[in-house]
Amino acid sequence: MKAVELEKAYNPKEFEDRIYQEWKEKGEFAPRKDAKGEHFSIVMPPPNVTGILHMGHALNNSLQDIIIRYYRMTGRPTLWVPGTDHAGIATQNVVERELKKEGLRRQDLGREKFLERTWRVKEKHHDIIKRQLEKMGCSCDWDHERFTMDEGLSRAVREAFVSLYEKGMIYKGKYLVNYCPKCGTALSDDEVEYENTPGKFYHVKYPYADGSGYIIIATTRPETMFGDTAVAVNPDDERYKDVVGKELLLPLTDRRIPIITDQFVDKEFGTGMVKITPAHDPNDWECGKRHNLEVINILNPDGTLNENCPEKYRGLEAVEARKLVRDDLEKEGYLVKEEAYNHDVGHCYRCHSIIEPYLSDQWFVRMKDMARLALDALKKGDVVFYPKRWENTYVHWMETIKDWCISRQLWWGHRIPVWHCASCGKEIVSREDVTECPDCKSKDVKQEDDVLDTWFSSWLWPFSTLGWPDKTEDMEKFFPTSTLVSAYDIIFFWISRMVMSSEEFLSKAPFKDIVITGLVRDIQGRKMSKSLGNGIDPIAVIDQYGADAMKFTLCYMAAQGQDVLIDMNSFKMGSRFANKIWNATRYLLQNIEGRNLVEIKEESLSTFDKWIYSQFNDAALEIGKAMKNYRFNDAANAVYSFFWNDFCDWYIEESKARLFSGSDEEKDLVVSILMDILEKSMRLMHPFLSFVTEEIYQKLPNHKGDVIVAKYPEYDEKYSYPEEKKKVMALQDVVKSVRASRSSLQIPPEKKLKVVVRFTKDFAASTLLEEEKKFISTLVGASELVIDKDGKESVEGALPESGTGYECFTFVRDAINVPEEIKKLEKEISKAEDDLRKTNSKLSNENFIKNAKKEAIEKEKGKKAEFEEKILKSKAHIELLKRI
RNA sequence: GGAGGAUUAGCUCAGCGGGAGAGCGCUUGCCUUACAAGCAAGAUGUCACAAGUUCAAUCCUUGUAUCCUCCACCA
Repeated sequence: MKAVELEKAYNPKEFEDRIYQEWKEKGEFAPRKDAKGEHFSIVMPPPNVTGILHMGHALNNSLQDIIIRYYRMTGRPTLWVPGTDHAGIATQNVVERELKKEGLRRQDLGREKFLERTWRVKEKHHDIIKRQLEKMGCSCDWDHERFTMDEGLSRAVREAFVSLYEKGMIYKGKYLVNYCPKCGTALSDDEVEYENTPGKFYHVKYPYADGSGYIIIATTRPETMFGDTAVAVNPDDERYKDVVGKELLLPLTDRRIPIITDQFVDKEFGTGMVKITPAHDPNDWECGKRHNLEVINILNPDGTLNENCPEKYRGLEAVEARKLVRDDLEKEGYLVKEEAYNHDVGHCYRCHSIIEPYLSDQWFVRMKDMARLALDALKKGDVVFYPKRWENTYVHWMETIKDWCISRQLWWGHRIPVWHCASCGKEIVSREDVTECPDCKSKDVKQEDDVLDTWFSSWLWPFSTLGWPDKTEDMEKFFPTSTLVSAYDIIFFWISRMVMSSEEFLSKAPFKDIVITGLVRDIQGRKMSKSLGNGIDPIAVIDQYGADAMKFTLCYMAAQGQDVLIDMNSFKMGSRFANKIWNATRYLLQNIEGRNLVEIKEESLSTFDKWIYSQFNDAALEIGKAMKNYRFNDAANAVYSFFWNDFCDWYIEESKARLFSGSDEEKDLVVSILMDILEKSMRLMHPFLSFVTEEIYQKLPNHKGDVIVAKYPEYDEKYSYPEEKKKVMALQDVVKSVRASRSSLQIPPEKKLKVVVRFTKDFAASTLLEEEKKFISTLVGASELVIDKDGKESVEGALPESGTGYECFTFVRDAINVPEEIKKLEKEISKAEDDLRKTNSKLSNENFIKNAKKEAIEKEKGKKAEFEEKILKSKAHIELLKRI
């Protein structure tokens, strides 16, 4: 074979983009035709087309990529569906912000022009997102890419809407909804974020209409008083028993309102008297319905006070109006007092403005029945959360579910498929566009202006992307999907609703395993956000360290749904590992010059050969288990320690002796084994470090095809060599302890010492090659290394060390610092005596002997013997030292 | 008010009923026929606190403290 030259430095930029293009061109991401077994499919949580991907996306997609690559390599039919979400409010906001800079409003453009422009913005962002996913190395099938507003998905949305409507599960009505004046639209309850905000608690006099005095109410929002239609007290409140039914004169107006009773009033809170504003407070709204109160809306859609308020306040925003009302109340002597008061105020999750409860016509979906289906799916085990604790969150949400407000007063989105006939007033709900009234045949039909909540398309994602409502081949082959990977912040918005829709429309759970990842935070544990400026751009990470480094690092840190705290330096970890892989390969490929690959027969394997195969086998087993349980950090750990600690630090080092001084035959065998392990390692590591393993794989003399579709290594009993494993572990301990002794005794490396090793009986049978002995000998700096099989070698005057499976003796007499060594030994003795005391107390404990597992007792006895021996030996050693 | 999580080396975090771990950082020595982005050795821990269960607790139970997240309520 010819040597293969690798670039001196690991430089991912050289090959990452190129390899991605090659994979794409070869169609490696598409489901394989020769795949066998149960399908494995994932739908990518669609990123919003508003922005660029952040670290959270990087984590999420890295894990999905690892999973899908792993299953692809196991030979199962796999599909990873990518796509993007139109993100109604967010995207519309982006475009409106742009317009604002040009001094325009969306109304100036008109619906059609505005949408054209939004599509262009969508295209732009979509392209950026796609490029980012490609840079990360995501092996999703781009031929299956979908967008929540593309034709097929729009059809799915209509199908879902109409079908729910026909079942009576969609209704329209005037309701008090969360309304964002800035975005100009209603929001669902889940889209409101409550924040503790400093405010004032105003105590205000409301005089009796008959002039006989006044009562005092307490409020944080005096400006809403123009919408008051009653004042309520608790029916059991003795203080106000006599005033119930009396009329009050609403200050600053000439309206009269009654005093009523309602259970919801808390006697202890404030003055025990509450102003009731049905149009602007959810509790008051309910109360108003109970008492048939008049509902007075005092706000315009833009959040300013409307014509139902006295003229001087009209057109003011709530916060400004509040100040003015407060001043006026004070001027007129109604304001009793005001106190500082912090309370939770709802904010828009998109633009962060204060949410107003607002009375308007909206569409709703009845959720109770679907929630029951979704709960059953969990109970039956059709969906399983990893980690399990998120099931509580899911259950709680399902059990306390409220109807879902699905209409949004936006232009960007799926327009509600409902038409109204101007002639006969018929409401037409249709899967197809309507141009004529089916009843009166009038052409004067008009579609609803509002669009649907973005999540109304996202909740269909696992099947709409596969072609539903049609019975497609993809649905047949890949539905239900296997695993969903998502962060915990959208369990309500998205995950729960997908289970509901899938159960409702397909009577099946949309996926089996739900993997909940943590959030990516900065090193201080803060959420990454634009305003803090603490975000890390995945592309910047890739530029600096490479996509493999990013993916591996995230995987290594993604433990059990815990939040991931990182900064730019964190990625050095993955980068160093990729570099290590590169350099190990570079070295190995330099040394295949003139060698031949030969058949590797079991009988010709040495102790270290068997050991490395065994370690590889263990790693494959460990990774398989970890992947099955979505324990990504465990998998990454297994990969890392196998390749670096076992293969590089021990096996390659050991092989050098054989590689540089053996016979041609021996050299061929060693190279063959090295290449075999290297080739297998690339397959083992490919899901975690995809680019560097592919780049290397292509250069290996024994590679077949592309590693991306190569067979994933599996645990194989035949490669399990427990004896050799124990033996090499013992040797490693010998090396460590001799080195440690040398170090603590300050014996310089160039000072060669004789070392005698005795294995305990278990390993006496298997022999070490001369080269293996030579290797160990070099590591410990031995002038002579004696493997003392029958214990006949004299160890008189040597420093004894012992550990599991071995004893070793180092002849250190010449180079030793006696007093210090004695001190050290005395310390060891006292520690061993402590340990022995503990062990003895256990062994003399009747209960322990009675109840403990046999192995535990045996182990304890072993420990006792070990400690006793240690003490004896150390004492003997001290004696020895004293004689020197 | 309800639920959940966290508390382990200087930092970021794994582990989890029977002898305290990784990465980074730190100290020391090494350019050992790939890798100084490396190799080797080393130091640092009442595993938050208290009680209980157990033959045995960092791990299980209960309580306490501190921090975080979510949900609900808030005139």
